[in-house]
Amino acid sequence: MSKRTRPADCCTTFTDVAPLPSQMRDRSVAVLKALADPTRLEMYRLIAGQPGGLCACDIVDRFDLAQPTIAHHLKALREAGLVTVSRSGIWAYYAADPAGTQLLQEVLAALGGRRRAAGQ
Amino acid sequence: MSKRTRPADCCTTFTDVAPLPSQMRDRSVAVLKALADPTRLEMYRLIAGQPGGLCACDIVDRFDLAQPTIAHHLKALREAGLVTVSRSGIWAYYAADPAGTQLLQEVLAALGGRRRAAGQ
DNA sequence: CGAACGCATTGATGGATATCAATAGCTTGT
DNA sequence: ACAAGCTATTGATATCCATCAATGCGTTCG
Repeated sequence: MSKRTRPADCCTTFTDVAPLPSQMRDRSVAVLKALADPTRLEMYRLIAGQPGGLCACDIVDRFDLAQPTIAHHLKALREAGLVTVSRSGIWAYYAADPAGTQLLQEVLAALGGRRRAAGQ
Repeated sequence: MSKRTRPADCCTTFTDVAPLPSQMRDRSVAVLKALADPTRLEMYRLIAGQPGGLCACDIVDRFDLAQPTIAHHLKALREAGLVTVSRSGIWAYYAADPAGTQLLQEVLAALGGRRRAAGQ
């Protein structure tokens, strides 16, 4: 708590912002953290850009990283709920998870959506 | 490059996804990373929820963290271009940076824009 | 001026994470 | 069955980061 008396125009219109429910907050942070890495960001864009899925080997080809590193990042995207994997024999197909994509839209929309006339 | 012959239905509709320009990619990662922390996410929500700005002391009151930690997070949000600070005497007023919220929208578009009928 | 105060920076520390080499678990072709 | 190949896991390492205590820098009040 401040001890000095504030200037007259300090925080005249304070708006209370309720914190996110902890579950929603944690899920949002998880999704954001999953994408807050250049490799995973491009990975997700590549996967989400495919009408169908694509197999992990194509992802490995696409990045200049060792295969275990790719697998590590794919796991991170999976655990964030952004992509799903379906295995067929030795091949692993990755695809964007609609639920994760929707959560992402909601998170970012909720942040940028505060479009009140900020005038002044 | 894979050595095995793939199953017939593997990646039949591969869509080429151009990587983001490095500048756009780095800026996106910076913004996502800034928000990929529970404290900073709530901080940004609080700041962006104010019609005008609010002073740093109110932010310190709001979180159960030491003052230097708050200052550290505010600096991160600043450097990501998400918030601006304007000082008046000893008081620091933080407000959402419109350019940052616009960048958020662009990131969102770059991620979700590939909205082709995913229906198989 | 000098003390008190708001905010930022520095230094230190424990925990997370990105990366690769080595390896393991399955599956397929021979 | 056996070898080869695709993917995931483990272990090790270097780096990054969140946090706090201590301190510094302006500013304001008395």
